[in-house]
Amino acid sequence: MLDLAILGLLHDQELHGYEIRRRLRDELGLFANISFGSLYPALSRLEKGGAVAVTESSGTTASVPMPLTGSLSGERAGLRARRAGSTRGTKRSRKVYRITDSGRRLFEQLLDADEPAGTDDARSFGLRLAFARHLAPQARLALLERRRTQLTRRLGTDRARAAGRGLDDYARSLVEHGTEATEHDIAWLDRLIEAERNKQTTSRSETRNPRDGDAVPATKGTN
Amino acid sequence: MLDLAILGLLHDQELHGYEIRRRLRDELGLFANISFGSLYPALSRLEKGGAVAVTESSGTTASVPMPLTGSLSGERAGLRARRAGSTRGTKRSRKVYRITDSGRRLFEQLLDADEPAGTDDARSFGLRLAFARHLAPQARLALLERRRTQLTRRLGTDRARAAGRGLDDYARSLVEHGTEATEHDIAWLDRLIEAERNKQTTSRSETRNPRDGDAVPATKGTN
DNA sequence: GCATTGATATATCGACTTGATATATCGTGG
DNA sequence: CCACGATATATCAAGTCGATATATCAATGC
Repeated sequence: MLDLAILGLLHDQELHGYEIRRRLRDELGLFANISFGSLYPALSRLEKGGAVAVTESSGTTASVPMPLTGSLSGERAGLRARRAGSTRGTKRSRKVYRITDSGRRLFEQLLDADEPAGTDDARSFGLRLAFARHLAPQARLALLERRRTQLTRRLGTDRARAAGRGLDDYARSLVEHGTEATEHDIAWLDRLIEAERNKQTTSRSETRNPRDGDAVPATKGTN
Repeated sequence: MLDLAILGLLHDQELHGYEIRRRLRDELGLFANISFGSLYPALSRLEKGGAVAVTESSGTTASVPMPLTGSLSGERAGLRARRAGSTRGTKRSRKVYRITDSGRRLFEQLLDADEPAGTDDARSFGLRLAFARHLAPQARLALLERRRTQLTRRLGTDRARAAGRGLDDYARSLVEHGTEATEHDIAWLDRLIEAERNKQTTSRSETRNPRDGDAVPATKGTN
């Protein structure tokens, strides 16, 4: 799941690990406090799998004594614009990651796949919605409707739970509040679905198929 | 965190592992699909630490009525289960766990402790609220207010995120919906806090520490 | 000057959770 | 009878988390 988030961020621009973490925290909001113990292994995994590649890193893994020349103009704004300067270590050795073509394919595949069903619902859905602009319109709609089904099912179990005896005031209040939150979520989803349907019918006359990827019944593993 | 949930369930009655899982899923709602790979090691851990003890394996003929026989998972189905009630076979060897005095102390300690701050907010708080009846009144109030502070802080970062540019419609809708959900949570908490204060002042006229300043916000003003 | 703190940046470790799977017992239905 | 599903405990590989180690550099402070 973290892989999807990383690939999504790298989809737009290349970044180094620390910056990826910052964006996950400050911009996406999901993965509020993603650990380095998750992030760096995930990057290694993706690199080994060919989904991302290291663009530049001043000073490799070996402890090469960095010359560390003065370079007094240590500006931070310029370090993205300039990129060819190999021997000028600003900061510390950074590994800047770039997504590959293979990585883009993996991204779309992960984004379009069914949720693993067991994992944390809200996070998984929120992450996919955050990158929904990369989905084909009908896949976007399918994502929203899948989520709606999920929430509706949960509403049933929530209400069964609320009806159950043996809950004191605190537990009951908790369950009831959870039920309300789910209802609120469903109403929100209905608005999104409505907007999405309108967008599709107005923007295009009929049944356009923007990507020819085609939806096979998905009996593939999706692990 | 799972330890707290287990101890909380065992606080009221002794249970075996499978049944603990069922209650976590069906009654508490939190830990929707807790894995056996988490549960059984957690029980072993607690047993090794002396917080719980095994009462009986391959249970029989104890004063305790058999917790299951009924096969609750299906429907009510009492009409069908009544038939099998005569010769009661003991399923498979079960390890029935009982909480110890040391475990009760650990439970209260875990319940009263500050949230680990990094862990999943909502779950940790929800779990504590579900067992809030075991807390002293002022500790209960402290729990609620701690949670309120947490959510208020999050509301700030959520709004900063919403104000940030660079979000497309989907991401913005996600962030805004999250903000609304947080506001909803805070309003709910305010009701709980209010009710808790009333309960304490009516039941006891002294010993109350008036936290000046923050009155009830009463900001119902729809955006 | 120059030492301490704090931000940036990558990496690893132990403990824990998860999803899958293995094993075993029992009741039900074809 | 035997397959299947529910009950029940247990283990494993993979992934995540929180803590910590290491390193560079900009400010702050005395």
